[in-house]
Amino acid sequence: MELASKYNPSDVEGKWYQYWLDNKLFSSKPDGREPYTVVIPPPNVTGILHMGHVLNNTIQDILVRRARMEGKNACWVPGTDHASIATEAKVVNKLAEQGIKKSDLTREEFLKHAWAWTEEHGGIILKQLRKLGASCDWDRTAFTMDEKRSASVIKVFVDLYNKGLIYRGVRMVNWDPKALTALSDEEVIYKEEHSKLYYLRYYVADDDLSGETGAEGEVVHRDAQGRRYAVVATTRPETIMGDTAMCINPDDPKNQWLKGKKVMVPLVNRVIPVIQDSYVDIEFGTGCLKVTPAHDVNDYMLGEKYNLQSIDIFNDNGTLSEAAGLYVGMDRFDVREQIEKDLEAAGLLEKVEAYTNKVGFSERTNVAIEPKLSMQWFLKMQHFADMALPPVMNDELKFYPAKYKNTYKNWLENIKDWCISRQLWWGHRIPAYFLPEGGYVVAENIDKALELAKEKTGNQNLTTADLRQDEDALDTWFSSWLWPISLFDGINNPGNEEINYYYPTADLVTGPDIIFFWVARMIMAGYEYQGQMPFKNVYFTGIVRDKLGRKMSKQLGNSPDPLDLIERYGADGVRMGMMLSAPAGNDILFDDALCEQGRNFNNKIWNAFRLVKGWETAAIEQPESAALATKWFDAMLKKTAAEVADLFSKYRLSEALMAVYKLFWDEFSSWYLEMIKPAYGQPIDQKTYDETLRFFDNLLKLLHPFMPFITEELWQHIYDRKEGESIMLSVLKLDAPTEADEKLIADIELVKNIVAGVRTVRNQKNIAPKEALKLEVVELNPVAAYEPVIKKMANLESIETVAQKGEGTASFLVGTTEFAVPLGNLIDVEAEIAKQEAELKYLEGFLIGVQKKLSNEKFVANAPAAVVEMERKKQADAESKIAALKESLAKLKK
RNA sequence: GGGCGUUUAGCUCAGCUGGUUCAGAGCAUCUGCCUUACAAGCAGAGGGUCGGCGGUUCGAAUCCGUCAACGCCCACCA
Repeated sequence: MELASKYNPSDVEGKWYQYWLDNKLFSSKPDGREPYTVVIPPPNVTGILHMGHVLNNTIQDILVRRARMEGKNACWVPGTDHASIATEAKVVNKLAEQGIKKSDLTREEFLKHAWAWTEEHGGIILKQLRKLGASCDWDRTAFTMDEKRSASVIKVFVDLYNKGLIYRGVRMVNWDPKALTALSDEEVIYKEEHSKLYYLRYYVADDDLSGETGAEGEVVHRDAQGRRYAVVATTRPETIMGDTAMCINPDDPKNQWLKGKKVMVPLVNRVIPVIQDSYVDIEFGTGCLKVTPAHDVNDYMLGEKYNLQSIDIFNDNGTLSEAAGLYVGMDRFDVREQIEKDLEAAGLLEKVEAYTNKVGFSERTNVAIEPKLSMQWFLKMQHFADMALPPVMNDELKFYPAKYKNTYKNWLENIKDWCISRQLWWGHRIPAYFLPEGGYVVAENIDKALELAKEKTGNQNLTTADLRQDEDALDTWFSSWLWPISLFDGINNPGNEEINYYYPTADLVTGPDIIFFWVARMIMAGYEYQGQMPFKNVYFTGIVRDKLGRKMSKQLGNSPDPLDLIERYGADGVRMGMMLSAPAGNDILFDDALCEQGRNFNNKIWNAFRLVKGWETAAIEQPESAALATKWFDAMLKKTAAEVADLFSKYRLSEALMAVYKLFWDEFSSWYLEMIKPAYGQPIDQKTYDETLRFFDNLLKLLHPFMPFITEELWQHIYDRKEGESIMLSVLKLDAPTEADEKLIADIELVKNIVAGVRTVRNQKNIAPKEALKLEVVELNPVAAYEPVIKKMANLESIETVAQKGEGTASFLVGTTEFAVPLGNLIDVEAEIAKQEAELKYLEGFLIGVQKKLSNEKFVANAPAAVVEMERKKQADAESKIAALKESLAKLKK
């Protein structure tokens, strides 16, 4: 077989993926084997693949493929998320481009557009995952809004309502004026903003100009006419039209004079009372706070407490409403600019200061959140928090890395009720039905709702036409939190075979940014509906950043297109590039160069294969060097496989990959293959050849979870395989290394050092590798048994044991043994002396350190015997080396 | 304002319960090689007071305290 000298991924990747699909190798059905289940964090249905997905899904695929090769029944369930806000926003934008306004459409018409959009763009991302090699059971592909998942969501809503855990009420919520919906607290991101602090004059109403002069410590402002006023500091002057009180701290000496007064809202001239509450920080600003119950969470609480009027001055889209009286129809931020000018002109603006504060933004639309009073649905969370906290804290359910337990705990211990309604159409419509005479019923469908309605009202003449379903949809996460259950239909069909077999799932791989949104809530739903955890382990990945540590973003243009990378480096190369830099929980600084390293590794594997498959076998005896080499590599393979297994159990995947990488490149290619390589054009003995193929086969298996394509390609070529066979289904099983194996490995390490010593001599003296050399060993070669290997690897014509090394030699130490290469007139005496003197100096320094330790009585008395013994040995070794070096130097200097 | 985490070679990171020449790996760098598997390669080499200070100990990258820098999460100061 003629193979190109460079591996070309595009030749094989498509072919093998199709082969896997054709042979249904990803599919899973419950059977007698141990299940290994992973549910994909469903990407947005209309999204496209980005680097975060590459990281996340590569990790999942590695875990799934590894489990499959361990003989488990691996099931990776794919799917997409309807992502209500994001998708609805995209559809609204698209319609806008066509000149269609959402408000001009009926709900049904809009949903038709949304489904069309979903069908057009939906699932692209799943196709892209195939390019990456993801071994999902595609027949199971689900959607959070498909029939089964939707039914699950509605059923759960009704159930929780009937349990008294869902309630409806007017609350201050986070309002997104762009998406026109309420958001949960978790969907609000606070950012530092450079803004301004405005100091406004609130004149005292009906003030008699004479007034009191003010007691000690009071701060009384007067204008030129002598009128008294209070100064209020605010960052939001545009909300003054909604002011219904001013508040001072009753203990604030500055503002005692304001007690019991009434003041006038600037520009509006509405008279509002001065109230007193210790909530107000005396130190902040002037100690006077304007109270706008409709537009600030704290003010809302004050309003509740003091029974203040609430004036909502905003429309849902963030423009000013009729209730504001001024600036009606203008956008809130335009009003802020305008009102500053108007206040200034009216002499009501004392001053403006630069100020940095935190402003909440919508996670999805990135517009500033407006606190707004509205009627919403809420889920009581305390019940869920109580169930979900213990299993994580006592490690029944493990987090990797464990530090996220703290984050989790903190959230659960300060849990707030979850606002689950969204003023959107794209989503699961809330199954609440309003009755003509007020009140509502909650039911899975309108027929059941009608029954309940008749029962509730006693009116048997009601028809479905009399019922009006709530317009709102549910928060997307209200479906996501059921994902590990609903994928196996465990809500609609409790106790079915699949849910019993696949649940709880094994590992969840996701980002720490959705620990509250998703992970915590899945745990809650798991205990509520299955009575047990949804997954045994959670592996939190980091965020993929560019090599400078910046987040990847469209604006920066620093986010590579994964498909483009796959084209350039191959899917295996990209997967490896990603994994090489992905320690669990740390952010990933991604660099194309890492994919290059991956690609290079593919090429290395490819070429090693070319070498091995190029050999002809013959009935010749196995050379001793080859016999030793195969024994050694067998040990090495076992040892590394054990290490890799250990690393997998700790989710240290990049380290596992690195271990296999080094095994293949350094041990197998650089050492083993060179040890057994026949001379050019010569055949290889059958025994060595067979062993080598076996090693290669096992190496491919170890590599397969990381780089599925090239390993399948070569695995298929290495032996004749039957149709339908795959490395995917092959079982990786190697014995644990024995003590003899460990000894062998340690001995070969010495051999390598000797070979490296000779090579260094060659390098320094510019002696070609082709030129055979002699090697002298002073006194006793500690690894005499491996001389055939040493000879071959260092290209030596002889190894001779001598009492003293000859003249004109370049020497080096391995352990305590001195080796020398006779060089005749090539030797550079001066250089040799310099080298040995440097070594001597180092050893003498080292010896002093050891001696100091040993002469310390406390050390000898307190340290364990083994440690002391080790120090003694070090001392003896150093002394003998020093003696040898001194002798050698004396000779050279003669 | 609280909590958590990080700081080890030019870069990205290992280093578990203190003790084997423990100061490591990969990449990058430097030197020499187109040696018929691979220049996407081969063979060598250099490079760090383990963030600072103090303590515990016979012994500290490792344990304790403290300071500093950076990062993340949470929190209603206008």
